[in-house]
Amino acid sequence: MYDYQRIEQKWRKYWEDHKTFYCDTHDFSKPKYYVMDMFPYPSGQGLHVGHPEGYTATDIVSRMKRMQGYNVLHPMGWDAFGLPAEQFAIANNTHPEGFTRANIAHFKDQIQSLGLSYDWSKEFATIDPSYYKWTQWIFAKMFENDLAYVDNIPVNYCPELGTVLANEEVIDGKSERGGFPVIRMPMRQWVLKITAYADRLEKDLDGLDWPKSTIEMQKNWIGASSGVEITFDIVGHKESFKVFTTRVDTLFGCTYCVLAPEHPLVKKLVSEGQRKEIEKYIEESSKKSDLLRTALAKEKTGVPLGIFAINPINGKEIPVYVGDYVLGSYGSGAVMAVPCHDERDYEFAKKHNIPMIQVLEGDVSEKAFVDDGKHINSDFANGMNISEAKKAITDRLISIGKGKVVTNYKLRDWIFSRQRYWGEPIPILLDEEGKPRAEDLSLLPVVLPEMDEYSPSKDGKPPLAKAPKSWLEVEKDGKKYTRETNTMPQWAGSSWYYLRYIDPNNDKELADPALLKHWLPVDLYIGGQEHAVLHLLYARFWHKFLYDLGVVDCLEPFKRLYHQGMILGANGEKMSKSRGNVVNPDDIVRDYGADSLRLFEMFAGPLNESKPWSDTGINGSHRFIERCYRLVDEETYFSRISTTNSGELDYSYNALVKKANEDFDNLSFNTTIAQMMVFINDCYKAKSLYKPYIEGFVQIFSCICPFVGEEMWEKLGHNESIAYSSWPTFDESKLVLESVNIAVAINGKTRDVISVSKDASEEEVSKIALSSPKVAAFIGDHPLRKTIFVKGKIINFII
RNA sequence: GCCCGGGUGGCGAAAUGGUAGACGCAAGGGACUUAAAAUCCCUCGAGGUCAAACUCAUACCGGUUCGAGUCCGGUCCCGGGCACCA
Repeated sequence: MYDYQRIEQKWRKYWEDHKTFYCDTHDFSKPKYYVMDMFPYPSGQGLHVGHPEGYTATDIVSRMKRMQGYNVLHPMGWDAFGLPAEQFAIANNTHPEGFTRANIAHFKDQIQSLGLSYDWSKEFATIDPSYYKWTQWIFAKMFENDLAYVDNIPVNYCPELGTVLANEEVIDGKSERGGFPVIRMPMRQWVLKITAYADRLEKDLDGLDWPKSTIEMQKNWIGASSGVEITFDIVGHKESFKVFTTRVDTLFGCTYCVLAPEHPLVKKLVSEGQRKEIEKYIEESSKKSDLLRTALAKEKTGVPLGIFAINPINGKEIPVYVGDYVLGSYGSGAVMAVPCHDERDYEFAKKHNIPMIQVLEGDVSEKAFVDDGKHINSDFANGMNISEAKKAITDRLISIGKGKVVTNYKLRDWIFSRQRYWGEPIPILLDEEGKPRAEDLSLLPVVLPEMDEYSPSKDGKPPLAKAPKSWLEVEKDGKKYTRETNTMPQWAGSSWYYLRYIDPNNDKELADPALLKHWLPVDLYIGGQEHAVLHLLYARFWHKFLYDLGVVDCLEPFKRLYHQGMILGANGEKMSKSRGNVVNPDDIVRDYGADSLRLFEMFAGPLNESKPWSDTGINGSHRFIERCYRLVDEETYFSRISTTNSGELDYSYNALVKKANEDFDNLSFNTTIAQMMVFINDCYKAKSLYKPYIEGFVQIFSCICPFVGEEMWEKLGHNESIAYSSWPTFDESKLVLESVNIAVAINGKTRDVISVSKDASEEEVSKIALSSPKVAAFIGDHPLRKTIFVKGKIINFII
C-alpha cells in the first residue's frame, strides 16, 4: 500500500541525515551544472501553490543532471528585506527582523516538505549582515567609480502619512492606505548610472538562451534609437539648445521647437512678456504626477517662450515653446516639431495656429503623414525617400557643425535610495557640507541600528534619521561625519545573490575568484515573467560592473532563462483571497502528498503556460503514483519482476528513456509524463517486468516524484539513494519497428491505412495500397496522374 | 495606440508540413463486492447509420502546397507588458 505520509517523512529525514544534496563547490573533477530558482520573498502568508511549479522544474533538472554525473549546485535563499515586514513592525511595535525570521522558518519547512533537492548549506538571507556587507561593498565600489550619485528626483510623497510611496501604492493620486492625497515632490535620492551600461546591456542580449519575448521586452525597455542631435541657435542669445530626432529627413518641415518645462534654458531665456505665464505653466506641470500627466495625454498643452530659434538647415527663424508633452528625462529635453509628419506636433500646431510645411508627398489634410515617400519642399533632398534624405541632411548638418549622429536610450538611471528602515544602509558618510564619501571598506558592514520606532518622520526624513547618535555620528581623520540615512531598495540584495551561493561563508571576499570562474554563469535560471525587465536588468547591470572590476570573468550572469506560467484558480482566474479560489500547498501535501502535487503541476500543461488548478486532476496524479507503486509492492505485482527480458516492454521502455532525455532538457515535462503513463499501462499488460527497465523507469520517475521514487528504488533492492545512480540509456535499435502503418490518401485525403514492412519501397506500397478495396473504389477508372510517397508515413494518389 | 504571447473535444492538453485529438480528467456502461470505495474492462469531437460508408471539424477569411492545427497575408477575440520616447 502506498502510504505517502510515512514515505515522505522517511526520505525527508534520510536526505537531511545523509546530506544527500550537499554540493562540494571545490570539486572540479566533474562537469558543473548551476541551476537556480528566483528566491522568494518570505511573506507572512506562507508558500503559494504557484511556488512549487518553478521549483519542481529546476528540481527535476537538478536530479537528472546529478544522475548524469554533473556536480550540481542547486541552492535556495531568501529575499528578505521588504515593505510588508516594515509595516508589520510599525503596526505591532516590534522589530521587522523577528517577523521576517519567523516567515523564513515557515517557508523553509514548507519547501522542505516538497522534496526539493536544495543544498541547504548554501542558504542565506539578504538581511544577514554577513551578506549585505558585500551588497554595501558593491555600492561603495560603484560610488568610487562614479556610478552612484545624488540627485533631486520628484517622488510620490504623502504629507498625511509622512512617507514616500511606491508607484503601486498610489491609486488615482491618493495613497493606497488611507486614501490621502499624494503629491510629486523633489527629494534627495541616490541614483545608479545604469545608463552608462545601456549599450552593453542591449548588445549582450543577443547571445543568451532566453525567451524571445523577454529579450524583446528588455530591448524595448533599454530603447536604443539612433538618430541625429541637431544644434539650434537662438536669435539674439549666445546660447543654443540641442534636439534629438529620428526623423532628421523632415528638418525642412520643422516650424517650431518645444522645450520640456524642466529644460535649464527655459527660465534663463524666457522673454519678459512671457515670464509670468511660463512660471505658472512650469509650476503646474511640476505638480502633475506621472499618472496625471498620462491622464492628460489627449490635450497637448504649451506656452510660447517668446524667443526664436534658427533652423540650421535653411536659416529660418521659428518660435520656441515650452510644453510638458516633452519630457526632461529623455533625449536632450527638447524636440524639433514637424507638424505635417508627426501626430503630436500636428495636433499641437493646429491648436496654436503654427504654420505647417509639408516635406513628404501624401495627404496631410486630416492628420500627419508618417509613412515613407518622396521628399518635397526640401531643397537638395527633393525626390529622395526617407533613408536617402536622412543621409543627405545628416551629412549637410555635420559639415556645417550643427549635427551629430547619436544613439539615445529610453533607459533612465536607477533611483536607488528609499526612505525606509528595513533595507541595507547605504555605506556613505556625509561631511558637514553634505559631501559624501564611502565608508572604509574594512569597516563594512554598516549594520542597521536597533531603534524604538521604525516609522518615518512627518517631514519626510527617513526613519534612520532618528537612529542613536552613536550610530549616526562618525569621526574620521579628525573630521565629523553623519551617516547616510537612506537605505537601499529591495532590488539590491537580489542583484547579485547568485554569486554568493557559490561561496556563502566567505568573509574575506564576495566569493572566491577561482570558484566564481568555475561555477559561472548560472546554467539555468527559472522564475516568473514579472521579473522580465527590472530584476533581470539590474542583475545584468551589476554583473557587468563586477566584470569591469575583475570580480567575475564572464559577461552575462544567466546563460539560460525560463519563465514558469501561473497556477490559476480552478475557475481559470488568478488565485486571490477575494475570489475565494486559493489553494494552500500544505493542504495538498497533507491530503495527497508532495509527490502528487509535483506530478500534477508538471503534468497539467507546458511549464511556461498558465494553467488552472484542478482538484480532480490532483487526484488523478495521486492515482498514477499508486499505479506505479503497486508494480514494486510485495503485496501486489512484485512477483512479476524478472531478471530475464521477455521483450514485451522493449519498445515502450526505450521510447520512454529517449523521450525523457529530450524533453527534460527542453523542460517539456508534461509530454514525458504522458510517455511514462504509456509505459506503465504497458507494464500492466505485460506478463513479466524486466527489472532493469523498471529500475530505469523509477530513476526517471524519481526526478518528478522523489519520495516515492526513493522508496521504490529501495524495494528493488538498493540500499543507497537513487540520487546518484547512473542515468538510464536507451537502445535505438529497439525503437525500429518491423512493420509500420502507412496512410493511403487520394487527392490528399486519407482513405485507408495499411500495414507494410518498414523498408517497403514505393512500388511495393503502391501495389498493396491499390489492392485495397476501399482505395480501389475511390479510384475507380480515374487515371492516376501522380503518386507522392513518404517512406513510413503516407502514400498519396492524385487522380 | 505600440510590443510580446495565445485561440484544437465537456475540461487540461498532444501532434519534425504527412492518419487531428497521444496522455490524463470528467461522464456513461459493465465486471468484482452483501454494499460502497478501490481496482479491472468497454464507449467517449459533431452530424449520419442497426452497423458502416460518408460529411463536417484545430477562432474567422483568403493564399502557398499533392497534402496546412503547423508556412504566408488579412480579420476578430482573450491574456500580459509598455506608453506623450521626439
